[in-house]
Amino acid sequence: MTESEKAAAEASDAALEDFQRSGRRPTINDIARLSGVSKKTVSRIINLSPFVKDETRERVMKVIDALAYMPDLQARGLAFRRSFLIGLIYNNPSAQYVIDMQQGILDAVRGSGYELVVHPCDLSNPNFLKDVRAFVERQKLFGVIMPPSVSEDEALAQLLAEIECPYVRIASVSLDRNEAMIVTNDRNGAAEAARHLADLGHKRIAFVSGPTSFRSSHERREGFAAGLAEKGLKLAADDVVFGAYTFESGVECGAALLKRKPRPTAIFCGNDEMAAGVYRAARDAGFEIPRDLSVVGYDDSPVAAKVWPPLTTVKLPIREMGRLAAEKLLSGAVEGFTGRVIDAKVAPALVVRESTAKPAGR
Amino acid sequence: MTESEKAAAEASDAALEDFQRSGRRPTINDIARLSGVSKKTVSRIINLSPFVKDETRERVMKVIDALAYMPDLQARGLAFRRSFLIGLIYNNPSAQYVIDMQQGILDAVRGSGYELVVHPCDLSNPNFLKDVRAFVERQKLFGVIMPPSVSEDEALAQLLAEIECPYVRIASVSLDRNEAMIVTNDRNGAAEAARHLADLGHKRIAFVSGPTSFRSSHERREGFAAGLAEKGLKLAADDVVFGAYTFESGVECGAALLKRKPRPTAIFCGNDEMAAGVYRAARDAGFEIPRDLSVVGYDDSPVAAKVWPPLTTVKLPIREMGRLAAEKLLSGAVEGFTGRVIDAKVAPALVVRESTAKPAGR
DNA sequence: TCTGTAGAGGAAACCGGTGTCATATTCAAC
DNA sequence: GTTGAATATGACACCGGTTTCCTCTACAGA
Repeated sequence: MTESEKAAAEASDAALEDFQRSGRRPTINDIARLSGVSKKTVSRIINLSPFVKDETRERVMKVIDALAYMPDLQARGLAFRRSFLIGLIYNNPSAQYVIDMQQGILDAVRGSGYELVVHPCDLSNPNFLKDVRAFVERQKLFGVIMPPSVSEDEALAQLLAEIECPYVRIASVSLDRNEAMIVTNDRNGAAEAARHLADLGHKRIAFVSGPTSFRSSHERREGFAAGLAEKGLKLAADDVVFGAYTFESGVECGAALLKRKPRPTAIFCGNDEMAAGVYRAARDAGFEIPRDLSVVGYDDSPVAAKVWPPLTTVKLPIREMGRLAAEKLLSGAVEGFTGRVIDAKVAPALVVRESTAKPAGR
Repeated sequence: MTESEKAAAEASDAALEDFQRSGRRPTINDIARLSGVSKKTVSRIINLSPFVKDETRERVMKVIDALAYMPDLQARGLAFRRSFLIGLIYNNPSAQYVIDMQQGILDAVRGSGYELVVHPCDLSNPNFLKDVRAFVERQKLFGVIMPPSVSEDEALAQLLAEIECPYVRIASVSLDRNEAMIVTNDRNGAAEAARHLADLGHKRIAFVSGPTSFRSSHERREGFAAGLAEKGLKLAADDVVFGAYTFESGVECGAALLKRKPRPTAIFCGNDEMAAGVYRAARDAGFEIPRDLSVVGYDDSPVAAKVWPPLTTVKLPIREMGRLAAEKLLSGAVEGFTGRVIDAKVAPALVVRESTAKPAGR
């Protein structure tokens, strides 16, 4: 190092300390000035351009670290014409589902500088599409993630494609369009529940379906019927009643089913909320679970372990699905709409607890 | 209207239609050009400056409406040195609590152009403060809302004040500093529960407290003790056990209390989760609710209505609190840290269901 | 008629980054 | 010692708004 270089280095160190004392948040210009390069070079370093000499990069990085420099996201976003925000558009009535999904997305996003903006919505609102469009366009979202049942809204998917907003849909069935999607095999989950009940010896088994507007309702029903068929049983149309994925609707459906003669000895519910409702109906009608009635739920939501007896249910890896969806989005693979993702990790699994037993009289 | 004015109007109409056909998203420059003013005037209109002639405003607004112009939030944010995002920093283990709070905040924010960014966190993580700081500074958050128990972290509050990020704390007790806060009177809620049990005739009453790290635990305990005192009863230190606001801890605490001789005839729990746990413990020990044991919870979470028998509990207007917090933030009153908000609307209320009855033998 | 003043509006710089394109440096090959 | 490509860097315009400062107009009062 020559004398003049040494002097320059000392001078810049002094300038750096001066700046630190000022307490101001550094901008790219400060970094450039203090490390003796142009701001374009700093920009290159931030954006991991390979066209920067290692020596230069080190010198600049030292200043960046010393000042804990963080690029301004708004300025960056303005230039890039997009933000660093991921939107979660949801209408799922289960709090636990949404929280798990949020958590999963944040697992994937942690440390990347991206953040999660939540947007509950109501598909039946006539302004729904306009509302979502305004949300996405105003915030120039990097991408959106949609769990069921918004994920099943084709008009929304089309809108997002039109305004070129990358999206990942989370669904229980692979939809038609060739796009990014996280799929759980609800058919298999429901079939497993069916086999479990059939193996216990149940013959008269009913199904409390979710609303027909959810694809998952059809998937679970068909999977359940297929599972029963394997065991030589049949799910008659008559044995299916429709609820709304809510506790109250579960009470009603359960009460209706238990009044029938002969009554079913086992009930499979489209989700745990409705299963809890069936518990209530059974108790009101004087039946004891599982002695008089076996019940199986779906989701493995926290309520499943809290009711008595603990509910046998099908566990859905919701957090994992959220994580995968966000990873897919961040990987950028979505931008080209390059095909769907059907990851083996997101397979549902039966969790046997104490709400199922052999039917009485066996 | 003179001939030349008419001609000019026609020309501008034509230009406007041309633009509409282009399909581009309009910028402030487009609006200015098409309405024949400078972009500064458009900016004045966006920001509701009074120094614009009504006639000019109307002319510009017509163009804005025709083109469905939305100002770019990043550009605006860049100039304003802040974003239009509200952060929700939470660590509450109850999914329903968080979802309700989100919903309440979004109720208040709807239509304002602001959005909600969620940020779960872990107070026990040593990087917690650094993490939150990066979150707030990177996104230049407009403000943050903190429900318990993050709201009770003084170090965090101090950090936010230091980096001049407006915040609203939601807490069960009015804290020391003179700042924006939404307070529920947990003391009153717990006292009401106490009076309810005392009026039924219970004498030996136990309290399952939440962790001591939550202020609400102390508030609820003290309020409960005060309510009992009104009725001439005393809450002995011995009658208080400590859980973790979780179902499992409720099971343990319940089991421990029910083994005592004489055992309590009623148990008040710091939240519904733990009450559900006490249900489980009671069942395991062969006691029937409410015949052998009365139970009261706190929060009125969805699980309260789903367990059997439906749980008597204290309802907390969580969504309402979220709404108030966001309104407070948006009103800007927070910026000057102008005193706390103790709104009468957020008073807890006892919801009597079927888990409480007169003690046996009366 | 000549101010003085307040309302209305515009020009240019700025917020903090990026893109484009031109230029400077390095190093292998002739 | 050139030459030429590949690498490395910088100047400057630009993203879409806001702020500062200045001009212009209209109108009340002298």
